[in-house]
Amino acid sequence: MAAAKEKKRRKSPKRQAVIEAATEEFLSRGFAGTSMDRVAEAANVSKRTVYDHFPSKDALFQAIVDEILMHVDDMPTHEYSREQALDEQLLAIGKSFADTITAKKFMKLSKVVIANFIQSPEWAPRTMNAYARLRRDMISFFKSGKKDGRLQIRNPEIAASQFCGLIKEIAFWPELMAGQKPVTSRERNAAVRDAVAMFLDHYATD
Amino acid sequence: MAAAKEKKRRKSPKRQAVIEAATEEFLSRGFAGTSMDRVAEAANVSKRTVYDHFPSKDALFQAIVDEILMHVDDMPTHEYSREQALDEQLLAIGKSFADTITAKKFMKLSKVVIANFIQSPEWAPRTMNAYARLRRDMISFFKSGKKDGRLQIRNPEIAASQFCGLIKEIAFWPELMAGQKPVTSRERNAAVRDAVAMFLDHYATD
DNA sequence: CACAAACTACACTACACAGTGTAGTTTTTT
DNA sequence: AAAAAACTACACTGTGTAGTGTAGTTTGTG
Repeated sequence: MAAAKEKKRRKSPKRQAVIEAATEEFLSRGFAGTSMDRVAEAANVSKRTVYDHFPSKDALFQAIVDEILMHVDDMPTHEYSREQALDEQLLAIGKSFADTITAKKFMKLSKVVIANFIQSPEWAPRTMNAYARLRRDMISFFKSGKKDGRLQIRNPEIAASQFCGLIKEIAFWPELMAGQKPVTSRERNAAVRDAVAMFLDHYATD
Repeated sequence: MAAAKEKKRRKSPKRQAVIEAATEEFLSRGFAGTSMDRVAEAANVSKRTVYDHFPSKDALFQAIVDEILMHVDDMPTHEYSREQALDEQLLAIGKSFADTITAKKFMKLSKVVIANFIQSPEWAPRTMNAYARLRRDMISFFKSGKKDGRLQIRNPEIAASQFCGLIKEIAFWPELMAGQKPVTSRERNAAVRDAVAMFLDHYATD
């Protein structure tokens, strides 16, 4: 629960090794399925060293989740443009969104994180936060489009949910659930195009 | 994995107690978080009795998952009608779908099952099967509407995904993830109405 | 070099849990 | 009443795992 104070160690070449090994383990075996002994072994490090850097399994897990969620910020931002065609803009947004959520790491992370929400709701907030970041751009885009009179949207947040839902149901959940079929980029792009078409049919003023 | 032969016991009043207790435990604590000792205790039954009825924890879990998934079949069926308005029909379908997936038991089950997909993909198939059942009606409805010329749908399966996605993103996932806010029936119905409106805007020939 | 931080090896505690074995008791069926 | 089935109490095995304690070794730095 606590995080207390970060133990700043002058230098610690093994720290990175631990993080990498733990990431691999957590993402492929889940939280419960990962043992600290195995992490240590995979990192070529003594178990004690693992605990010198991370006070507990929970802390290690958190550190890794946080690290991966940072990458969510790498998603390109999209500002609303008065000039460019709506469908082009929305297509770009949708593609960025789809690419981000279907990235291998994000996908695996989602599995682990989702699985652990159930038992440990303490972890939900900060993670949900990162997930919310994925929609921020979208929502403000819809707001702008609404103000600009090109979109007839009552509730931008709901609109964002709808847009995301259209994409995720096809490009995200099937892969996350079944685990097997990695949705091809062709299918993914088609899903985005369909979503844009449907969305604008409904919300665009024309 | 195995299921071997069902041990048919003449009468076993305690069997039901075990199932009920185990359901409660599994659905609130997850698979890993549930211990057979606690199940026995909660059922007011000796641990041995639990094992007399179910050879393993896995088997017990499976039995319970199967039992709950049976209820999916309780969802009312909707046949396409040439006469009735499309939006009315689709609204009914959407409502049934939304009600089914947001039912307390189904929701809790989904959490547990989804969490366990990750570590144990063996369990995926039969469960995915039940989930697929939820869309069957929808897909055949779209096919009928297409044949009847009232719906301009290229791919009924994708259309079903879209329709489901529109609803789930608002009425299902937020509750499943955050765990906190139980989506109100008002919000749920609104989500269905919005989905129908958007869907028909795009696919209805008019 | 000398000092401290980083690290190792390894033994060890403590616990939780799946599953079994058994001897004996209650309940149901015939 | 007698046999069979259902059930209990409880001890017990085995295993996996989080986390600690310690004594000693390596490595970077002033």
